[in-house]
Amino acid sequence: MTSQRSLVQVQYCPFFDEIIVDFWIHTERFKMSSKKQDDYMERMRHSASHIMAEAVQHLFPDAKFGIGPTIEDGFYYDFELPRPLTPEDLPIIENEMRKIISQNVPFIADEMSKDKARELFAAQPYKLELIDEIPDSSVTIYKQGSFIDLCRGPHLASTGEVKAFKLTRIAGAYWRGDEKRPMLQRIYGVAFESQEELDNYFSRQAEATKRDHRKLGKELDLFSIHEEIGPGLICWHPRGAMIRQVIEDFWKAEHRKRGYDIVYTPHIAKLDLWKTSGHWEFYRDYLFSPMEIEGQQYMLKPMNCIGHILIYKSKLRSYRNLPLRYAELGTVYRYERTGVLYGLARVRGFTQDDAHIFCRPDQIEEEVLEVLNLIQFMMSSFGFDEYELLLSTRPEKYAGTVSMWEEATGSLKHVLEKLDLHYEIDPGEGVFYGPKIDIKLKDALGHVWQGPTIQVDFNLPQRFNVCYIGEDGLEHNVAMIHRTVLGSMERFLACLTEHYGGAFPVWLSPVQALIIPIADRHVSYAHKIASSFKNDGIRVCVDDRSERMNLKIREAQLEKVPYMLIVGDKEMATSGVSVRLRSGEDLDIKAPTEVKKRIRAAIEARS
RNA sequence: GCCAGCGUAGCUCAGGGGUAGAGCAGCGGUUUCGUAAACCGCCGGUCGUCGGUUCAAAUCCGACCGCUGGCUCCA
Repeated sequence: MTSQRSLVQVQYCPFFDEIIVDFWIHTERFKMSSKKQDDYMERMRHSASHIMAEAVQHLFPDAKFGIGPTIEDGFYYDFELPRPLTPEDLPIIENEMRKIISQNVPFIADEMSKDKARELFAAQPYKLELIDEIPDSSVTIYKQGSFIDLCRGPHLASTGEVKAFKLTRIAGAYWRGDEKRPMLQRIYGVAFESQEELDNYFSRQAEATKRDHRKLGKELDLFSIHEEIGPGLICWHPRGAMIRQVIEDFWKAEHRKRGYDIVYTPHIAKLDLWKTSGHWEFYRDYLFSPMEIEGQQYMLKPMNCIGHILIYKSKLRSYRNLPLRYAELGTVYRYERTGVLYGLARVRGFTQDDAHIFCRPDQIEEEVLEVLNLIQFMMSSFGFDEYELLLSTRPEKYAGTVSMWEEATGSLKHVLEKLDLHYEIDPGEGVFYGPKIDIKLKDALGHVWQGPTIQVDFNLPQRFNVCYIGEDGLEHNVAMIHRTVLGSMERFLACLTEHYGGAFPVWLSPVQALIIPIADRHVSYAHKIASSFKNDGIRVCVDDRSERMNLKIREAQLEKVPYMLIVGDKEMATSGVSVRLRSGEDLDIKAPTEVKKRIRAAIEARS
């Protein structure tokens, strides 16, 4: 998985525009930020950030200033302060900002030599560091009132033009994003052109919060995480497990159709294997500690590839056998630092929808093409219309030869172009063992998660001597492709839950239809209807509690059950059911066969 | 792992140096009802864990565990 550091730099660091431009001029990403250059909102948010910095300076005269760029919807500024900030500080800083805004002082730009700037910022170590890194001989500064900042601008004409803003949160942030450097205190704020837009922002946030899979997971009874079991370890409840089963069944059927062989491999293996594979050497920080069994060291598997390789190597393979595609819903365990765990999206134990394709080098391109087709099919089946494709190229440390990398990267690129897919290049972000194509999915709160991935591997075939006998009768190293089309079941369910806001399409809904008898005398009729629906393969339940219909409907709505089938005297008299959809729509009395047909059609259309 | 905040009943949350409260859920009744919450009663918590300060700690302090928001990381 790649970091987002590069993207962050482009969007977030106004002080380094020149450097960034040189470096990123050929990438798509630069366009994203350049579009914003003259944007009014950009200037306003950046100005708000300077006003916040001035307010902080008023309150903490000894403050040291880091950087204060704009971000989506707002801005932040990093400070070194004599004491930690608490949430109570935010309104105080906001008030100070309002004072500065009401004074309506102008932003004044100036240009000066770097030496002069060094004098000016003599007490500001972070600014001095920034000055040193600016390639030009002079720098620009911006001044409002008593506050002077090293800054390229542009800004608004004066502080009074900043209209609607709010400081949202405080956070620690390493200087220059480097773990080894001091942690500064970051204040985040949002700013808009009007109070109305600011209000809209907060109501959008509130809507997004409702889609949070961690919240919906509890409300819809999908999964739980227990302190007693351990952080990042998931218990799938019956409803979550139902969704997972449907996805897995669909996944397996689709893989069998496309020439994959489904396999199973053990969850633990001897440590020596992981030494041979290089995991022990390269990823020890992400592995659970080994365990000793009968004097032998064993380890929980962090990846599924080793098992698949050993299956491949269990007999001699001819070039005629290739490609071989081994697929497994393989559960892996990786030690993730506590601070990074996040609901189902970042966990310590997860099930990858993994497969390894063993092929001849000349088959890579076609195999990648087929995988991309499969990914597209899967994404569209689950309603993901928009996702980001990234092609990651050779990093500094790499296995294999430059020519192998170039050839494989070329193949990946060629396939992407052949399929006319829009993608971006992530330079140097490939895994050490080969180039890859990643697909990123966005969650409701705007986090970007790696989902599907296709990775070419030059490392393992060599380390494990994975070969086939070629036409020439000689052994050749096989080409190996790692790939997932969903990512992991856990992360995929997280994204899926947020994507649908918990209202899963009928084919995925744990309960597809809930039968609601109005009074106790309708219960046996309800069960009769239920069993006929069950016989037709529809997941149906009867709410046969002695409760009022209104309560049952309310609860079914909250559970987002797609079909509510109400049965009372009228329905019994006509042998029908009244259909209510979760949209609130009332379809009136229908014949059960008609309703079954309708639900079956929705299931088969995967809608 | 780092910075900040938080941790009170199954859930959502109030309270706060003198030994705990609401709504929902659960349980027991009553109600048998027509498209998003019927009514009455009962049960329920060593206030995350461990240690310290104090006559007295759920409340103050410390450590640890976990969660939240960021940072870093993410094969």
